Amino acid sequence: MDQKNICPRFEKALMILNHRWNTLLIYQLLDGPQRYSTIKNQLNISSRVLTERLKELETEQIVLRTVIPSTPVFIEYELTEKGYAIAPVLKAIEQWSSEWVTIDIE
Amino acid sequence: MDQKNICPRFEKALMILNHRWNTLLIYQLLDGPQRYSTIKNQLNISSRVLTERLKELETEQIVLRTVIPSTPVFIEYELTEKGYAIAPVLKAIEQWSSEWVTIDIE
DNA sequence: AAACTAAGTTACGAATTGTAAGCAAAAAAA
DNA sequence: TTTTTTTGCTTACAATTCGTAACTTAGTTT
Repeated sequence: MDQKNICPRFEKALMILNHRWNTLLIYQLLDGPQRYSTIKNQLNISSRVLTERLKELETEQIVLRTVIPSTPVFIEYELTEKGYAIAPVLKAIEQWSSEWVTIDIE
Repeated sequence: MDQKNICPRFEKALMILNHRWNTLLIYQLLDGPQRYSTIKNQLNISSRVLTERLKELETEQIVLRTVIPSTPVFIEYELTEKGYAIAPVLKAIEQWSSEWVTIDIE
């Protein structure tokens, strides 16, 4: 009858990281600061969703959006310290996938 | 112009792990074998989705479903070796969340 | 016999995604 | 100097996925 007693921080972490595209986005940004169009071209994501996710990660303080006032002006997205701190999670997934995940090609 | 060159195994791992409920389900099963109703009561998941996800994790060989022929018969779900190997990922998320994730209570 | 539990399934409305097109500002090409 | 392209988005809408609730079948306790 009793519900979960899972740590709310952990739950929130899962909410963020499991939201579609988010981990892949963070993974992509581990390579360093990138512009919107670069990210969009690298991943196979639509602009609608990309914008949405970047905003979400921005409000979660995982990603920082900066307007670079050069000519021409451009927008740069980069991980914050909090964002870079997710790297071990990605490493663990990489490790697991290389050891256990098989891709079924015919 | 060029697309991603991300390792397909890693991508598949993300597909599985980022699918809603999956990591929480695996986390729950780290406590050991459990029956359907136990899982359902612990997490706040609907039976429709729970069944769906358990089937998915079963086909991915992360979860094993066993019919225990007792009286009454009951069904047990448990992690496979591949499933238990995901533990470090969960640990990394726990670590990150405890260090960086804040919950905003008013 | 009546009510309950386990392990699902089904139907359906609500929320989330993907697709495609559009847009303003600036820059590069013709 | 017009035309086209690029950037960083937004909007409209269709397709997919999710959650809710009710139902099922078989065994079970009252």
